[in-house]
Amino acid sequence: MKAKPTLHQVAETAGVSLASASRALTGNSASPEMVRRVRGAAKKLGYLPDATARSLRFGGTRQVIFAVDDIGNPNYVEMLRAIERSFGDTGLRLSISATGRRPEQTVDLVRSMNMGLGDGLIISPIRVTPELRRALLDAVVPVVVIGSLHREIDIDSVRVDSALAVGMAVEHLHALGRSRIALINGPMDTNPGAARRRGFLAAMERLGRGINPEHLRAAEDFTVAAGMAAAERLLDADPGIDAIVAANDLIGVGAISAATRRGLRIPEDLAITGIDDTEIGSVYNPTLTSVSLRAGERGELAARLLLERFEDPSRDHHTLTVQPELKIRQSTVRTPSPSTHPSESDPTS
Amino acid sequence: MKAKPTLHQVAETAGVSLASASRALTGNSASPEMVRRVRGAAKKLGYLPDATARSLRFGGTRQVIFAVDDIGNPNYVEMLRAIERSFGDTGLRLSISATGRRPEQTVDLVRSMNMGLGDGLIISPIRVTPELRRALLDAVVPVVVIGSLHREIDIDSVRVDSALAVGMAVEHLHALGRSRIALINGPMDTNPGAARRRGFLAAMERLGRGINPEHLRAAEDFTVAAGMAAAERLLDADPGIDAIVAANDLIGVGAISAATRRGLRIPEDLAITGIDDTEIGSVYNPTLTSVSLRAGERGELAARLLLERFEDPSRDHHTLTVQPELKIRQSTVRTPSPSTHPSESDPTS
DNA sequence: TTGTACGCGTTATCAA
DNA sequence: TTGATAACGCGTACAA
Repeated sequence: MKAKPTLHQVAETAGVSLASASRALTGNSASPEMVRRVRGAAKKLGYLPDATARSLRFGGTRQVIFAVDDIGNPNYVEMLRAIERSFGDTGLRLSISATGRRPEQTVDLVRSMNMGLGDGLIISPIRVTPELRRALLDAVVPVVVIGSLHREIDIDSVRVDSALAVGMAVEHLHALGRSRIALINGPMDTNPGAARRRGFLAAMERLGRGINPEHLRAAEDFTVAAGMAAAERLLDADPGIDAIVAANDLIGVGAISAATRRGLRIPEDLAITGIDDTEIGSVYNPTLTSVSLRAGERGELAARLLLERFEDPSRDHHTLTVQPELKIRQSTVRTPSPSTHPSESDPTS
Repeated sequence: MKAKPTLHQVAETAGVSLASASRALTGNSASPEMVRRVRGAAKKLGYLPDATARSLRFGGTRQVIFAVDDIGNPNYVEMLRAIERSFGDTGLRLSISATGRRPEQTVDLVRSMNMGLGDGLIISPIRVTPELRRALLDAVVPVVVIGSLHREIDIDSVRVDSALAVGMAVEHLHALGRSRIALINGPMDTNPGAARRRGFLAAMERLGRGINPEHLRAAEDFTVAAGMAAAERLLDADPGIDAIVAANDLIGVGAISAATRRGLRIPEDLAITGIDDTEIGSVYNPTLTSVSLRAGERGELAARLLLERFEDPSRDHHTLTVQPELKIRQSTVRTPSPSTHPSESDPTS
């Protein structure tokens, strides 16, 4: 662990002034001889400009934060990759910040953006509190939200109609002749949880079906383990159901696992759908029918919105929307079409 | 998007000097009246101290970077969670940096630590080039490596004997009477890839077995998709194998998926082991026998090493080692489950 | 107790 | 082209 050389030392070593050294390195205007000497000294000392000082002077860290509740969710990983790809050669660094399940942590992060942690923020929050909304509005850097804020707010955002996505799953199961359809939702105090519930109820009503309250379950988390536990409870309460709509692929995989353990055949005895169209769902045994929410595309659009706002900070705020897409696989249909891979979402330019 | 208030504006609003405002907020020495006025102005303006300026003055960002090649790998997610947990109430912020598959990107990141991006670095590189070693040695902030650097270097690190882990898998399969054991490795130019190969060859020799070169495969990545593709090639080359050691759980899951699709029964026709003991492996159908590399524990130890070095920057460098552990599941041993038999799934022909 | 002045490392402005 | 100097925002030793 060496000591950190400063520009001052470089200038001293090269025997030139501070200003000349700076210019020689930034390539503004310096004689070839000057550049040679300064660069030599810099290389010799292993000099690198201090990002902190540069930011202070220049205002800006060339860094964007991607804030996500659960980094273990493959959905966010897909967004992350798309964002990085979109940044490409802009020189922007993407730094991921895992905010965890406590909403205050997310608020803290947004607030701390005001301390100059990054030049921009892409955030995909699942729990939106009034405090978070306030913090997002009070942010001093451009913010793009992936998801819904419940209220219309002057913030760039990318959305997907996940209520519609649930509806597509329900209608798919209905078309297959399933008569006792249950929902294993995520936590109800989350944005996605609320939307999925709405979508489920709306679809069931549209199809003229009653709702058995016992068929409305909420897993404690959008995870495999929570999905498994919720499926156990559901199957205990009513072993007679013949279809499950899971709030995401992880819960869906958990549900398949629990059901299989009970000796149920999928999809003959029980059909199961997920949401998010993740890789793990597409290779699970059986493969999981799912509704793609186009995470990659949403990430790409969010990145683009942010870049555009960097260009023109005063332009109007935009809300972009992507469409869900049903992917039929073995967990609902015995012999599905051979397209078993999740979409490499990259449709836009 | 509001403007960013500075301490200067706070002082102006409160009608006091810059220094008084600073003191009133840091709580050093100020009259109650002063504190009241300044805090009021600060709250009114939504003032937050600028992290950049503070870092420049005080030296230190209170931020640690966790650099990881593939954020999609659940293994790293487990480390990440453990590190965050270990930081607990230290006030340290953890920021994840996905370096991707290109080694230069990793080197760039390490170098940019020298620009003051963070106060410390925890890195788990799978490709270790001489340049990376150099960069790590030249780092101006404390570094902890999770993994091996091939050569002994004065750097804090946490290791696990993954060659031993592969050996445990091989011996497990040997004890089960499997006679044609193949290895689906990750890329050979990675550290883990090389170690797993060593471990496999050593174990096979120890058991007095010859190596069929066709049974030594390398997936293009440590991913499900790559594992699936490699398994296809392997089964094409020799349909007669009765056991596969996969270099990690993701490859293992891909192998099960490919084998199942061919109508092979797991584990009757083909036993498969993974490495990493991930959640997805533990709930896959069938559940995947795996060797835990204790990612969580490694993350925790890495965090502790870093914290200790913060305390005492001049102390000796330590290398901590954790022990692998075999977890036997359905992909090698059909569970003698009494009443809850998984369906005798006749794979679709 | 309060205010003034300086320094952290860098880049930009202004004279020379 | 080059060098001296101001400024970015903050904290603190020093003087009042």
